[in-house]
Amino acid sequence: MSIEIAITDDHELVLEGIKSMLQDTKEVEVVSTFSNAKQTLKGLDDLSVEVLLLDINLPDTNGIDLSKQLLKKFPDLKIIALTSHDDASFAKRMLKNGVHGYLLKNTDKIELLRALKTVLSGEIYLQKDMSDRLLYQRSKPKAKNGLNIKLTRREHEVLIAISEELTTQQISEKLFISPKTVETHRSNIILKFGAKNSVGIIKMAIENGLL
Amino acid sequence: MSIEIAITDDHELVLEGIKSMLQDTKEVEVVSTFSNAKQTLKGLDDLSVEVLLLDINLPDTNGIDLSKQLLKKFPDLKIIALTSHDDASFAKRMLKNGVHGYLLKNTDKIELLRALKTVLSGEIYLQKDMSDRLLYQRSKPKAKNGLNIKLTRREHEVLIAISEELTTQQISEKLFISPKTVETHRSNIILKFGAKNSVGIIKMAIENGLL
DNA sequence: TTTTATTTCAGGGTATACCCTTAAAAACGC
DNA sequence: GCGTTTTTAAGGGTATACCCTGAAATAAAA
Repeated sequence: MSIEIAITDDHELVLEGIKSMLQDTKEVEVVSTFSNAKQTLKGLDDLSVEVLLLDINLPDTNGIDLSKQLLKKFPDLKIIALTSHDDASFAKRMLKNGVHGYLLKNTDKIELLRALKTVLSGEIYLQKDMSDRLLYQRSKPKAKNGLNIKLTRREHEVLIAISEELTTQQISEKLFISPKTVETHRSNIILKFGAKNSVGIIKMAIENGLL
Repeated sequence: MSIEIAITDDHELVLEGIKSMLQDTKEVEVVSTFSNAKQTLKGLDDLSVEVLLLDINLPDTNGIDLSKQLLKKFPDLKIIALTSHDDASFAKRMLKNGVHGYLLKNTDKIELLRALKTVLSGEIYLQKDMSDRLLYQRSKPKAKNGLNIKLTRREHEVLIAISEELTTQQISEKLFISPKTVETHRSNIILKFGAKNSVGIIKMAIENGLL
């Protein structure tokens, strides 16, 4: 009896790559592949998939929302997030949302199998260096000044609003706070990111998968 | 005698996917794979590779610069750009820089083989819908107001400078023009992109591979 | 050569972003 | 309960971004 898994990725090559990695392994069987969020939500209904390898950067949604929906619909499903960017803080957010594993796309066969077995046993799987970084509580020195970049909940909301091209005034109305408070948050984000202005923090946010 | 190709991609899965697609084809042989720009430049020296499948989003450089360098060093090499984003204007820039083909990562085996044969015959290969869009001279309606997003040389320079978090004053000094001129350019970029401010144009620029 | 697009720059604005400091609630962690 | 972090917000600025109009000098394309 082999493990039945499915893969969601919008790149045919990645699907092909994983299938290729697993084809001569009897322990795992890829029963279905999807290329977007909608397909995945619908397609898993008729299958008895145990693990889903889920690409985070899908065209029609973001990984966090989709994994939330999936876990609500299929509580027993194990999800391993597949991604390109090895950002500890992003991984953390995914794990907080119930995802069972976080795997970089430059993984190899051995690691892939280990990840599958780990999540099936009910444990959380993290790549070696990623778990280290989570433990040491320090993400890669991405900020220019080497400072920790850990945004608070409110700062993150302001960041999102800035990325929506809203003005200070509009953000204050959206979040029901004073414009002065918005300015404080923005200044703090700029400080944390080592940026010079809003353009800088948007670049950082996109690079680090925060948007 | 089969076609000897190499692949550069920082994702093991993609490498594996392409190799898998080509393994039962005698016409093509993958003689080497690389995961970054430096490796590629060095590694191709000792090989007689005819075609390189090159990922555009490498960690240590951008695709345009690398393909320029490669073509300078290996004038007979055929390069097929591999990418995730199907942007006509970006493809156009790549082709202008001497790249021989532009292939999305959600390609399949048949198309991959066709692309390889096409570039080897000295022709340019473009995916079906991409060539259509280039012909019709209209890129996907990505700007919010549906306008064409084609920046002039100078506008592009200003855009880069804005993305470097420079102020109007600093940009004017960098480009040896009046601050007023910089403002004009920025306004025009905002207009063309349908953005509301600099944050908006940076987002657009990143999404469209202009940065 | 004549049209068309690009680059340049100005006056004269208003709105917005950003800086520095200070500080009081509120929520969180232990 | 007590230290810590977060969230809130103020005063009082200066610098910068962005808007509108108009226009001349180049450069490129037809």
